[in-house]
Amino acid sequence: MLDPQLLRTDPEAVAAALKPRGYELDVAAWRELESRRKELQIHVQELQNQKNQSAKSIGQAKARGEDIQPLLDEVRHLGEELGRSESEFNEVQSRQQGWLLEMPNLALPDVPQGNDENDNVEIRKWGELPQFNFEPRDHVELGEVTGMIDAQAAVKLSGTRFVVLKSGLSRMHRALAQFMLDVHTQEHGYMEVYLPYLVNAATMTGTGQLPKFEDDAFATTDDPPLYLIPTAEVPMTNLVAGEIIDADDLPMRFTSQTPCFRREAGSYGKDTRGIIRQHQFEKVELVQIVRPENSNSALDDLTGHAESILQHLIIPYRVIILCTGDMGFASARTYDIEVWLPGQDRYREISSCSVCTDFQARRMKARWRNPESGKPELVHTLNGSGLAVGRTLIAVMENYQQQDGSIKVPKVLRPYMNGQKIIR
RNA sequence: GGAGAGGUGCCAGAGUGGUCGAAUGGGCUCGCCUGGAAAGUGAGUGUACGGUGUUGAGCCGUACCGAGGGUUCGAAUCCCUCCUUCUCCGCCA
Repeated sequence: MLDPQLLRTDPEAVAAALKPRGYELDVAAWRELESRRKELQIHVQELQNQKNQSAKSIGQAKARGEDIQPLLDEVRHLGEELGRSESEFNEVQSRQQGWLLEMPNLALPDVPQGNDENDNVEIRKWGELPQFNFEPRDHVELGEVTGMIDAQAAVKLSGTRFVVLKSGLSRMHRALAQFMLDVHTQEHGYMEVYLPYLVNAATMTGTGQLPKFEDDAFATTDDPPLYLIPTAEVPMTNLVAGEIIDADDLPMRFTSQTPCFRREAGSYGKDTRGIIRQHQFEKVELVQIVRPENSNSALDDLTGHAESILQHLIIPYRVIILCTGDMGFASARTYDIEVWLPGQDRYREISSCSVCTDFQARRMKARWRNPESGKPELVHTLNGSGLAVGRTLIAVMENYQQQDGSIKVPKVLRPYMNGQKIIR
């Protein structure tokens, strides 16, 4: 959520900043709603004050044993008027709140302006592209050749955009997640957490999935419903919702492996081949809660932590910065890590690392006590995939494939696979 | 799922309709005392929002005692619904 104060004092500036993000703010309408709110709030508070005053004098009169009937007559009309004004005020306020909840975060100044992914800018590249003396297969073919990806079974069980992995591939999938968690906890100072996969609406609202993106999430039929997490970012960031954190406890670094559930509404026909885009996938997520002044460097750190996984695995990748039009709702700056897939002869997204400034913190009421002011102030939150396990598995398959379709096991994974060197 | 008991400020814990933002104790902050410290002692110590303002000192007001609704001139206190914690029973990994 944006700072309502800022929207109050300078809506034009907010509108201008929101425009490159593809959000048109109707400044005139906002202004009108805002002045209505102000008017009503003053009125309501004035009536409440009158109510309190007269209630007090009635109490005093009664204590003195006086006749309170005349006083009662005096305030009779107050309740009615107050009720009317209050409900009008609440209505205006909730409209304003609803509006605020659907406005995206402001991009930081250094984010490139643009409309879509074509305007993203490459920052750096790492690794050497693998050379094959045969035509490399993509992961779908490799899965078929080895029989370790069973798409048919998944369709039978659930439908499209699900997968069944078998044998060595399933094991490598597990090994990858374990390996990532170990790196982040042992080398980068993250605390591993185990999290709920079903969360309530408040939690989904805190990180920005609700109310605007309700259609993207799976929900239970309970009343009220619970939502299947689309990423561990949701429960993990909300760990600090409503908290006032000790300055000494910052920064906080959390990591967790969870399944992620996404309806992928609006991506019909996109990535239908293979297991790039699934309704369910595993991800190791990184979350940081930091002091505002540290959030920029924290994003560089966090992105580096995610990159280190691919460096350990020795798989080439590049880092790009997303332009204003391609960024996620809550993000103020996003770096995507794209991994090299020889079977597709291109880079594909494997991680997305974002700093959300105080956008999520304001929604969640996540604060820290700033020793300088002595007051609670909003924290900054960051999140990033470290990494998407399914896509990392694809990257290993395609980069480590051999002519017969078998796949070499990267050295760092072997300890997690009982020393196994090849899966086939 | 059934029965019972709770949810109050940083913590503990009073408060069963009126002057309660809330006693008391602890903690914390600042000061006194001390050579220094302990003990003792004095004062202070929530959040959000609105108004005003010499604009981030202050002053005035509103809301908040798990959440939401209701009764009342007036609710932390009464009623209803929900959430949640604990104990016992059932069930279960």
